[in-house]
Amino acid sequence: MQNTKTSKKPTIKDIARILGVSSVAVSRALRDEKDISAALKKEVRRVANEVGYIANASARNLASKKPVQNIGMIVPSIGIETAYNEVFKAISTKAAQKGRAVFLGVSDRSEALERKYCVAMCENRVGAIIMAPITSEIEALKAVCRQDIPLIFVGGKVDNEPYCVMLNYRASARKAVDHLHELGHRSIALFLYHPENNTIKQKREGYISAMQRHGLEPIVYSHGTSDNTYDAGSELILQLIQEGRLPTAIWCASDLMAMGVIDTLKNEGYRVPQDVSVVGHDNLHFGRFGSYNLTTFDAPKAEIGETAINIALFLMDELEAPVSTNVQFECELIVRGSSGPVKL
Amino acid sequence: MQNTKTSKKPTIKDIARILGVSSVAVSRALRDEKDISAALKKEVRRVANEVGYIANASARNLASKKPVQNIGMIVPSIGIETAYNEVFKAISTKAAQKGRAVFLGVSDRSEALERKYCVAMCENRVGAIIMAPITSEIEALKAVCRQDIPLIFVGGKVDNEPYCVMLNYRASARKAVDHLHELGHRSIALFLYHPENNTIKQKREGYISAMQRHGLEPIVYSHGTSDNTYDAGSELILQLIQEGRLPTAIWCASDLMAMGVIDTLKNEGYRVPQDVSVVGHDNLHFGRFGSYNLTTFDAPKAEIGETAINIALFLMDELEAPVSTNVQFECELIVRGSSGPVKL
DNA sequence: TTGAAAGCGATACCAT
DNA sequence: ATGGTATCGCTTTCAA
Repeated sequence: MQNTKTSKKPTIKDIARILGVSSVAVSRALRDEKDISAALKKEVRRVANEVGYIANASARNLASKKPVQNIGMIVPSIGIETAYNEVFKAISTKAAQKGRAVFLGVSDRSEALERKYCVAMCENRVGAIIMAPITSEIEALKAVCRQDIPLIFVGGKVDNEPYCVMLNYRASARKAVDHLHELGHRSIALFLYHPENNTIKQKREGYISAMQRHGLEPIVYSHGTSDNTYDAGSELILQLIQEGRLPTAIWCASDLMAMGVIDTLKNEGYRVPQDVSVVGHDNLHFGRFGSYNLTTFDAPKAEIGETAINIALFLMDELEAPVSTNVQFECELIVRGSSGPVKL
Repeated sequence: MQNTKTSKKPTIKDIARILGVSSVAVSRALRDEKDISAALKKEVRRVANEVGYIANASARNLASKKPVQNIGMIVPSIGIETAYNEVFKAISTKAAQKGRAVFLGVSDRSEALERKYCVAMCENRVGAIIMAPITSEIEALKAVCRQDIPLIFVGGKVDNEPYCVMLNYRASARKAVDHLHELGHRSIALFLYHPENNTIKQKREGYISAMQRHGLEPIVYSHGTSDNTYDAGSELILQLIQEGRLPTAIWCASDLMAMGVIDTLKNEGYRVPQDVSVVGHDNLHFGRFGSYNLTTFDAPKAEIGETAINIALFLMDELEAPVSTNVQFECELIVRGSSGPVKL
């Protein structure tokens, strides 16, 4: 076996030499341009295959006016507390169909890392970066990308940029309150966590306005942080139990928070939903399992990914049809067993 | 705002022109080579910053004998049934520290996609591909990469290649059986799923040999498929209940399978672990939650990722210290509440 | 310490 | 239908 570090991949010149034609002809034949004879195309493809030719994207990138650009994605996490793995999958699949690859950067909520990823992807001249930023402070990132590399925002932290794919959390709030109100609940609390970002803000505002519409008193609690909302929910509900201020229904800003609430309620001898109804948000895979059977909201993750990459492809002139570049999806209420009629 | 599609990023020539020096000097200054005066370096950095210079990786890649190569990773899934998100995070973080970016491809268990990702990454001349292949059939992938781009295997499907980072599932099997035996169990079943790959094979073999060592009769069931082991476990345990052949302890090949088993046992009126002890494998985040409290095995995901990227960096001459290129980790038994003494 | 020229692998443009 | 040559942005090599 050859030494890994010295062997080189064959180039179009190698193919040209073997066939006794110019490298230009080979280049065109490989791209299947129409002013090359079918015979030559066939020969070129045969030799390319024989010698194991793999195009050099760097060279193509440099030389071509319209290179096949790759795509970047930067997320704060791909753990279970987010849904970005599903979004990424949709993006990666569609990109592969178009012969493009996707850089993924997981910033782990470090702004320094987020910026590093952004720089590395810009150096690699991606055609667009799909980004779920950590904070709403994106000036530094925009400075790196300048006007050259478009940023497509997902995840809701940023909504006033040219390219955004968002979720309408106000609509979720309205649906959650309406659902619980219909079940007879009048004491409906909202459980939030810190930090207070755009998505949290929307949930709060939507909840308050829905409660007021029903003539009910809003009850909002905020506890813990976004990196561990399970414990946040668990601690918060324990506190309310101890203070004897248990509502009959709770809408939690995340499924994990709802799970923390449910586990703790059960530990303390309460039944869900007979004593307390609990509704989550995100439709995590585990929420459907027997122990939780969680009523929640499903975000159209695949659609979000598809929409984001369609915008990216559109910006790279790959997609013909014009595309809406500032999109909002609503989440769908999934009614399961953790919410039920109020106890009389 | 300028039109996205016409604006261009500044090049070293632009910086050179502004400063009245050659582009060579700028190139060297930016790379902090030692034969450039401190004064010029400072000036170059200032101007580079002012004009928003971002290096062009393609050009560097083409020109340089030792380019800063990116890294590729290809996995069958990054959903909750695997741990590749954690492995990826470790890889992505370390890569960023070295100024490299990571391509991620999610094949969704499609061999066609897997191959497409491999080609795209090779075209982009990554320095190495870290791969958790779908099957053990990797000839086509090796043909694409040739001798030029090393493949580093993770995930256990492939173990006879130069670069592998693996888990010792035989050791897990031994520890699981020993743990349950110590609790007094003599009727210990193994729950597997299809298809029968290397990892499953190791679990089976390790289990059988551990049972025989204790003088016990192996009881192996195999049901369902790897893409939904929750249902596989659920269906399998239901069948045993109906047939009245319930063992006192079960080791499941995955946590999801164990959760399916536990949920179904509880639904059918059995208690865990009082009636049946259940042990999983993988230490999924959700296993620790109240409803499951699952005894399981923790794979050193971050270590696996770090080892894989260290091999990659080593192959790219980035790491000085020689590195072991065929590594096996053992999983650690995490004893929680789903396993307990046998019922007398 | 700095610069001129060649070249990396491919494409664009203009000839033939 | 095919080829020659310049070029993309940067590094390397050699010369000054």
